[in-house]
Amino acid sequence: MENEAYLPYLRESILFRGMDDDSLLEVVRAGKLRRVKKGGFFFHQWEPARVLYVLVDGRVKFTQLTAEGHQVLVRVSGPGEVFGAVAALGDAVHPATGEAHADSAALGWTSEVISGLMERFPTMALNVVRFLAGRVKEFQDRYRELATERVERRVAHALLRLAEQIGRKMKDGILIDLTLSRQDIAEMTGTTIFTVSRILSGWEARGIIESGRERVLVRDPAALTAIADDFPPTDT
Amino acid sequence: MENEAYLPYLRESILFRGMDDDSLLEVVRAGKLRRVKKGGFFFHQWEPARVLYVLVDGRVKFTQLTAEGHQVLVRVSGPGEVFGAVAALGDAVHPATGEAHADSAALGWTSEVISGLMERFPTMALNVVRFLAGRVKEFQDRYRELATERVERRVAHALLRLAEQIGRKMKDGILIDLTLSRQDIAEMTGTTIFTVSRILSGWEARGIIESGRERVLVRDPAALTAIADDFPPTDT
DNA sequence: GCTACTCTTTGCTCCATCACAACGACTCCG
DNA sequence: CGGAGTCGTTGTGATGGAGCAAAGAGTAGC
Repeated sequence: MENEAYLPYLRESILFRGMDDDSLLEVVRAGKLRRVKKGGFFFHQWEPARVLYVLVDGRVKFTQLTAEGHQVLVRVSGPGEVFGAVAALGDAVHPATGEAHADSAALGWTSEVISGLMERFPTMALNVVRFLAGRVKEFQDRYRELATERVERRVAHALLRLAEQIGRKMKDGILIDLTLSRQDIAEMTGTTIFTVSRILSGWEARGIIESGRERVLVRDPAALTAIADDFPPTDT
Repeated sequence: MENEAYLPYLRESILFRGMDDDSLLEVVRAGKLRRVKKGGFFFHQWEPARVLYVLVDGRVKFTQLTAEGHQVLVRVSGPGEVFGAVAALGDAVHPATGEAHADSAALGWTSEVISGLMERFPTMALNVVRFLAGRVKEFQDRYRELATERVERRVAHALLRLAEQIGRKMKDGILIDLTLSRQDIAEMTGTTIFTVSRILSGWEARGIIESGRERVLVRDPAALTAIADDFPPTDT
C-alpha cells in the first residue's frame, strides 16, 4: 500500500509525535489517501463530519459562510497539518468548507478509526488533546485580537501568522507562499478589501512589505511586529 | 473523604459521562477540592497551568487582559462546568484569569493525574477530546460573529448564550443568574459600556428585556433571537 | 438615613472604517 | 496580441460606534 510513503509526514505531525514506528505503520495503514485537484473540495460547510485528515501535499483553505453571505477565511493549511479534526472528533458537522487551492492529497481516518486508535495508543490520545487545546488557545487569541484591536494591527498579526506558518524564506524577505488576495486577507481579519488595500499600500510605501497580485512578501518582519504590538514606529 | 459528595456533579459533567460508578469513584478520589471565596482567584493569566477543575459550586468569570489594558471577558462558568482545561491539557500557561464572583468550590486534578486517568479510562479520553472539540467550535463561532456582525447582534447573541447557559426561568422571563454589569457585556462583545447601555435601553423600551443594575432579565427571547439572526422586526 | 461609591444613562463630538464607484493593472486564453 | 475577466487602487461620501463628560440611580457601610 502506497500510504507508507507518507510515513515521514505523520512522524512529524502533531497527532502522531512520540509514537514508535510499528504503531505509526499501523496508523498509516488504517488511513485512506484522498486526492483533490485545485478548486475541488474536501468537504463543505454543514456536511456531517466523518473524517479527520492530515494534509500530505498541497494547500487547503477553510472558509465559513454566514447566513447573510459574509465569508470568513478561517485558516489555510499546508502539508503536515491536521484538518477536519474538530468536527470529526466532536461528531458534528463541518464548521467550514475546505477547498484545495493547489492539487492536494491528504490521509484520512474516519472518526471510528480515530477513536479506536486513540484507545490503542494512549500517546496518540494525549497528542490529540494537546492539538485541540492548541486550537482553542489560537482561536481565543484571535478572538481577543478581533475584540480589542484596530484593523491595521489585525492585518499585521494575520500576515505574521501566515509568514510563520507557511512563509518561505527568500533573499529579500519572507514570501507568503500561497495565492493570497486582498479579499482573502480581508476575510481573515474581519474587514473589507478596500481597507486592506490601503493598509498594504501604506506598508509598501514604507518598505515593510512588497506586494503584487495575490502575493505578499514581508521584507521587514520586525516593523510588522512593531505594528502588531502597537509600538510607536522606530524611525520618523 | 468528602469529595465523594460531589459524585453527582461529575456524573453529569461532560468529562466523565458514560463512566461506571467504580471508575467515577476513583476519579473523584484522585481530585482535590479547592474553595475560593467571592473575589478570590483560582488562577491568574500567564501563570503556568497545572490543574484542571470542575466547578461544583459558585460562579467563576474568566477574563483576559491585553498588553494595552483592554479587558476581555471570555466566559462565565457555573456548577458542573469544566475550566482551566485548555491550559492544563496543553501544558501551557493560563490564557485568562479565573475569579470567583460568588463563593465557589471546585474539584481539581493536576495534568499528570488527568493524563493517567485518560490512559486508564479511554472513555474519559474521548470525553476530553469531545469537550475540547466543542470549545474550538464555540470560539470559532464567536470569532466569526465578531468578524461579521454589528454590535447589536453580538450583544443579542451574548445574552442568548448566557440565558441558555445559566439562565433561570422566572414567571416573566429568563433571568441571567449572575451579577452582570454593562461593563461585563461590553467586554464579552468587544464594544464599550456606552454602546451596550444604549442598546439595552432600546430593548427595554421595546419590552424585550428588563434590566437593572448588574442584572438582565430576558422577557422576549424570540425577539432577541430575531435580532441575533438579523430578521426584520416582526411588528412595526 | 446620610455619604461615598459604583454602575448606568445620555448628549455631544469625532474618526476609523465601511460602502460604492470608477479606473487601472495584470493574466489568461483564443 | 487583443479582449474579457479578475484583482487591486484610490477618491469621495456616509455612518456606526468610540471616546469623553456630566449627571442620575442604586447600593453598601457606618
